[in-house]
Amino acid sequence: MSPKSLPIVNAYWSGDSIIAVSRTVTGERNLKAYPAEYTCFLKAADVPAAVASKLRAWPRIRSWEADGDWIRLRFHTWRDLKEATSKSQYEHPTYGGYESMFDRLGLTVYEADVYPVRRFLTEYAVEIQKPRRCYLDIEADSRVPFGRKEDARILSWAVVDDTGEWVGDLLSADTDAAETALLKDLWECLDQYDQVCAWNGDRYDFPVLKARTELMGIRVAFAGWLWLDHLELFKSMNMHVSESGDEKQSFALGRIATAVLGGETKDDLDGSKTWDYWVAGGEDRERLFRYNVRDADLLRMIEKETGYIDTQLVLCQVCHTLPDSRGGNGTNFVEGYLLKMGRAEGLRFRTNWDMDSGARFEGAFVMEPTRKGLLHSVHVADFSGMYPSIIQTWNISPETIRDDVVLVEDAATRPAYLRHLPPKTYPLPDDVCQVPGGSCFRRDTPGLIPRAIAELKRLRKYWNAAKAKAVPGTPEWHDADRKSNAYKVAANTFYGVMGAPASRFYDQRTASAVTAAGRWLIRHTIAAAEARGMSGIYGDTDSVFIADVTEGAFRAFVDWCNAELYPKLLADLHCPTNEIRIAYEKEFATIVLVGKKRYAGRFAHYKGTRATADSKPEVKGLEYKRGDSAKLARDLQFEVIQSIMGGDEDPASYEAMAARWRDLVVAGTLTRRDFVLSKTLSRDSTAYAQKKKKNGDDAAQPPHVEVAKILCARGYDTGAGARIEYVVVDGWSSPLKAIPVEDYTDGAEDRYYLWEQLVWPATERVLECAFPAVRWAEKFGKVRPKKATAASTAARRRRPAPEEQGKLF
DNA sequence: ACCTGTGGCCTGCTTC
DNA sequence: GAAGCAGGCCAC
Repeated sequence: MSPKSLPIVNAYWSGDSIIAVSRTVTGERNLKAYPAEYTCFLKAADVPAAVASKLRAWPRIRSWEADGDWIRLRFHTWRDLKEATSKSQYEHPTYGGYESMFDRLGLTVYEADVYPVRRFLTEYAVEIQKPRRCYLDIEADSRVPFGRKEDARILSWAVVDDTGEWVGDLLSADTDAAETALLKDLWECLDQYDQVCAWNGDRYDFPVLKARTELMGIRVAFAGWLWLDHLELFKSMNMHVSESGDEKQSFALGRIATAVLGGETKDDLDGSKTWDYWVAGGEDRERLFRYNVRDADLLRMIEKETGYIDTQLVLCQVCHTLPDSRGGNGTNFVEGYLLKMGRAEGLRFRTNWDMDSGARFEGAFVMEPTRKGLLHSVHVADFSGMYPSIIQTWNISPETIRDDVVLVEDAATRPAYLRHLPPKTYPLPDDVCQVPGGSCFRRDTPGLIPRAIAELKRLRKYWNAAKAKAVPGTPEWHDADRKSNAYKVAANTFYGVMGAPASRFYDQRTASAVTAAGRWLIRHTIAAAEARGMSGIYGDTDSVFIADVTEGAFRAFVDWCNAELYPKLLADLHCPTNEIRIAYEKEFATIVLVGKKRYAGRFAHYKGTRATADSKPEVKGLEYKRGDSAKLARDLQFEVIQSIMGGDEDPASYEAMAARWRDLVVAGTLTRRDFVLSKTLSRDSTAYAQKKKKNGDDAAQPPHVEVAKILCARGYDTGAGARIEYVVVDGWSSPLKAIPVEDYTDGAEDRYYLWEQLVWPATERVLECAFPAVRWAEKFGKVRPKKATAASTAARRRRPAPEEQGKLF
């Protein structure tokens, strides 16, 4: 390999070549072929001479070459490599299972499953260039149901680039010849670009484009472009940023564009009638086209506002991964980073053809709140980058683990049932550090993962400094900001990847050591606070919520933890370094602590900066934050939270508020968006397990799945990831009855169900906890008249008699 | 060419 | 009405 860097925008596997795509100085697309390598590694020391000569003569092996401590084996084809190294070739003589040829020889092969493109990216000094990016949207024949989307003729396309320039075309006639011409124009246009972004592209635009192109007999190297689903990327980066559930209810482009861009809204053309617009011709057809161009342009504006695609690009550049839909995937980019690092250091990693599902391991400590309800002056401290800093501090890495050291408590503290066993190694050996409740790790040689994290943190610091020097909002500032963020994301992902069975770096012992250390740190911190007269009232993973302390005393406590407590504790465990830091993050002037992972609070200060009267409350876990709650539920809950945070602690106010909302929900004027529910299918609508009831009937599936089955029959997209919107029309029967939102007609909703199940409980829990003296459930929980059928109550709602209205409650 | 992790709350369905 | 399970989404 040449040490000279190899700038590329893309690379793909074609035949027996890897095609590296780059751009010449004049902007021409430049393709260069490199031989695809079907490679695996053996540890040289593992291979006896006799076996070596036998292997070298094996016709499937193309070459055999020494590479440091390793032997690099190249096969003729990917299939040869896979067959020789995966466990499916030979039935094991004694225990029935299967084994590979190398298993038979008693040899372990390394990195055999590394995909040829990844091999290329690892072995060559590739540098991912900024791709020429465009935003694509296509409109296809709306008469064809989603399930057969590949059969839909493409009616128009639009491509927009970052400068706002756009190109597009309309189908001239309903013929294959016209569609072929349309598509050829599109591909000619795409040739100027490397990365194609489309909203929901992986589920719609890309497969449709591919299928239509093939059907029309146009030959295109589809892999030559980086296909990026902008929607999926947006979700992965935006979900935890969203304030309220409103932003999570729908990911339709128009809705997201409105949320992100404010006033900018999508054209109000009915996307399910594209064919009608096209066939009508004239102005209607032009309108379809404008709508198409507008959608593509919305992607550009969303990216301009969020910079998510640019952020992903930086992450990919750091991790030597291609910036397409898969590029931002955790296992993928961590693998890209570590394989590269391993190659530079002469380390090769295990083969991971068959990823067996690993056992679950114990995770974080979540403390049951010792006080619930309306509290004041609660201070929160949290560990900065807890898991990465633990990995560094204990030198946690698959190759640094010392499983031979098993520590057993000393005789005095050992539980009685273990006293008959001899302690294995105690005290702690000098060359080892210990994770209490976890494994031991060597302390002499820094591990691969800790070094990777150290490097990523160093770079993050560098870009943070660059950001601080730049003028906020300038391109330099955004660039530094994205780089800093990308390094943080990368560092934080290592823990998850170590715990992921699908990853070749999976090692449950290391992942569970990380969480064990976390549990131990947070417990020690809370105990130390309590020992100093404070009250630990809650904590989750890396945070502690402390009451009965002043701001100054708490700040002093946090400083003491960093200066004295952790250094001492960690030295006792022989940690080679100490990266553990806790920070005083905020004080809640008021907090309603409803339960684990559910609270709402008003800041007194955040990192020392005083909150102002109009500072928004921080809400966690409550229905307000959820995209699958009813809008009315979110609105009422938020009104209550706002009011409590505003200082109104008089229960009577909330009784009035509850009564007002109850009347609105049961008998007021509402629109469907107030009560429509929206849930994602986690799998295809047909793939949910169909249980049988005891009497042999099919059991009902969850409401959104039942609705999805109806939509599926109508030809809608009900695959995994599809969002199902529905309205409950009868919540009294079991199972309840729900209809697709498109079937909704005024008055069909079950208002009693809406109040009793969807809206009130969410707020009741908050009020119950803030004002326990009031009998909330009794006062407001029940609105459905006894023995009323949904039909009769619906009838009454349409023409409510005044005396009946009065008697409802 | 599916694939970062665990803890936790809440809802709906069925059974007891 | 409680218990057990599946499913979804959220906190870290």
